Amino acid sequence: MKKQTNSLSRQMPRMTRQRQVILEELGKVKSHPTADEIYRKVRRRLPRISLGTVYRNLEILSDCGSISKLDLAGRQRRFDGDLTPHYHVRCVQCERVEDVRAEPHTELEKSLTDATGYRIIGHRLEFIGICPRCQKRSHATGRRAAACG
Amino acid sequence: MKKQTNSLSRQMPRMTRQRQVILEELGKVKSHPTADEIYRKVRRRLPRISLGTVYRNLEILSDCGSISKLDLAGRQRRFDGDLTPHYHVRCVQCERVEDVRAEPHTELEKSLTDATGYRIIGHRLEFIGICPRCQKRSHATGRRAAACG
DNA sequence: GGCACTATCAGGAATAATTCTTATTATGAA
DNA sequence: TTCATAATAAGAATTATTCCTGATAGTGCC
Repeated sequence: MKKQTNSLSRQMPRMTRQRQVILEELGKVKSHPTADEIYRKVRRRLPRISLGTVYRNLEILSDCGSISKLDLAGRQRRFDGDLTPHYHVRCVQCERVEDVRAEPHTELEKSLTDATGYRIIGHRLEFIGICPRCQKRSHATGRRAAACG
Repeated sequence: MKKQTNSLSRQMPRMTRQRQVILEELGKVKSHPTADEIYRKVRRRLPRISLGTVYRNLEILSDCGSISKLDLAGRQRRFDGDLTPHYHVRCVQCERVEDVRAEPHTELEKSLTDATGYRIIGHRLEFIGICPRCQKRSHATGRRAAACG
């Protein structure tokens, strides 16, 4: 048993001020902030909060289904207050992550069980691109090329 | 300028013994090993090699296009000796990553530029499932549910 | 209100993956 | 061989995250 075993949803426990503020701040943004970004936002209202508390509460809120913990590429975990299923675009230059509204392409999963032997339970589709802001900033700068992991 | 600026491919520099062995070991496997897994393999042939050397050379080999650095979900970076474009399946239980042979669904990218304002340069499609081995191991154990980041 | 019980907190230490630094060694050209 | 340069091993530093500890605060019961 390597981890604590709260695999699936738990009851929402006591709603503390810290928890409340984290939830509110996450609800305010359309972006998909990292724990650290949330920490910085929340600290404006609760200057004594610690980063550990932010991590713990994001974990708890995610476990009880109030927010979702994104499992995207990239070093840092990101969190999302929007629980409806959707895809994401990531800007290769500034690392910004935004939503893509599109109906899930469940048909992609169809033939895979046969092809791979895996029991397929989902998929993750992430687009890679350059956001409008970065397109403007770097006209001739010409950065990196595509990725298709 | 936050990083060294070897953005796009560089010339393949001197092929050292260490570099050679790393490349060979990566070519031998069909899996997508982490730097540490490669380190353990390579160390059987070059016991004095350091993990830093493995990281540095994986970076170099990836920069000059000899291997590809995968940008998948999950904490650890993975590397792939197979340069042909393909998708991946990840087992939620054992974290194994395997190939999915399928023609790239470039049609997914079509309408996105209009919808998002991003200049789309690629996409990443990752399937999530339970590998045959883990399916056997855990019949009634019933672990985690789907993810769709 | 006072008390026990527990969840949560802040702060900081611990861990894991990766990158960087430094002194040393190998390589190849002149 | 000599020299300049590139690459190495080892370990320190960094980054993101998790864990630990002692203090604090909320809750129900008297």
